Amino acid sequence: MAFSKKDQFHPREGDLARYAAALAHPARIAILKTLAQRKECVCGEIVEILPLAQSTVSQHLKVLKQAGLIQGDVEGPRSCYCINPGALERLSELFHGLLAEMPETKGNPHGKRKSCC
Amino acid sequence: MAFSKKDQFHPREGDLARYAAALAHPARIAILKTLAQRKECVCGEIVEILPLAQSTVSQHLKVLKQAGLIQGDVEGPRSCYCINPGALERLSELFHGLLAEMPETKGNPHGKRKSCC
DNA sequence: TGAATTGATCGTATATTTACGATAAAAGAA
DNA sequence: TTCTTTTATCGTAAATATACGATCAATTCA
Repeated sequence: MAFSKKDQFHPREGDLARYAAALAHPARIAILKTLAQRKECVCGEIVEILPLAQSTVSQHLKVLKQAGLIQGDVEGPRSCYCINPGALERLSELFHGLLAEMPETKGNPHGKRKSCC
Repeated sequence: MAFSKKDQFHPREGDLARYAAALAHPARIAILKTLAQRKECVCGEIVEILPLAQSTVSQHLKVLKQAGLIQGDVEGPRSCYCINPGALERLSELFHGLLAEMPETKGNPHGKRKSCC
């Protein structure tokens, strides 16, 4: 891949794709759920919950932070993370914008169409 | 990465992560929108719209198909793709399940918190 | 039949992601 | 000050993703 072409699309598609990439690993979804559940949101707690090494968890936290979905504060020797509700709202907005363009599904719930054309 | 640990999480998190991975490239979002807009859904049309080579578009279509978000039928010499509404519904369900666990955002719209803890 | 069209797949190059251990940096405790 | 705790970062290895041209297989057209 000489160079990426991700910039050559509409900004909304790029933004949604970036959020989607941040959610594209179950560990990061688990981190978001953990941050939502707990008031305490210290990195070490997440490390205990997930089946991953500390450095790997730190890397996932960085991905979520760079996507804007979480933010982190230094609290003495430890780092305290929390969800950024504004980003989730923006993500929700982008996702619903996509869904709104999709075909109705009421007539064929949970099933695939027989054919396309 | 000696081996992936994606399987060591809850199935719902794995499923949502897989859908998110399929949406994690703006080209694939553009493809979904195109399929939604047009009745005709032939591969060649998508190639004309996107700034990508035919083989690359075919690769993206394969990713979307393997994620279940689209399906494809052979139509003579061409391939006709369409959206799979059932998968979109499942994705929507999983995403809303995640959102439902997230903190309320009404009090702080579009803004970041001052701090976490 | 032979030529053209269509799209999947192969091969390849490069970039990014995932995972870990080791280490460094910062702050608190002794 | 020194030791401990905590977490980010570095280095590394392997896997996966992205992009392209070339080619192959299937079908249609002449």
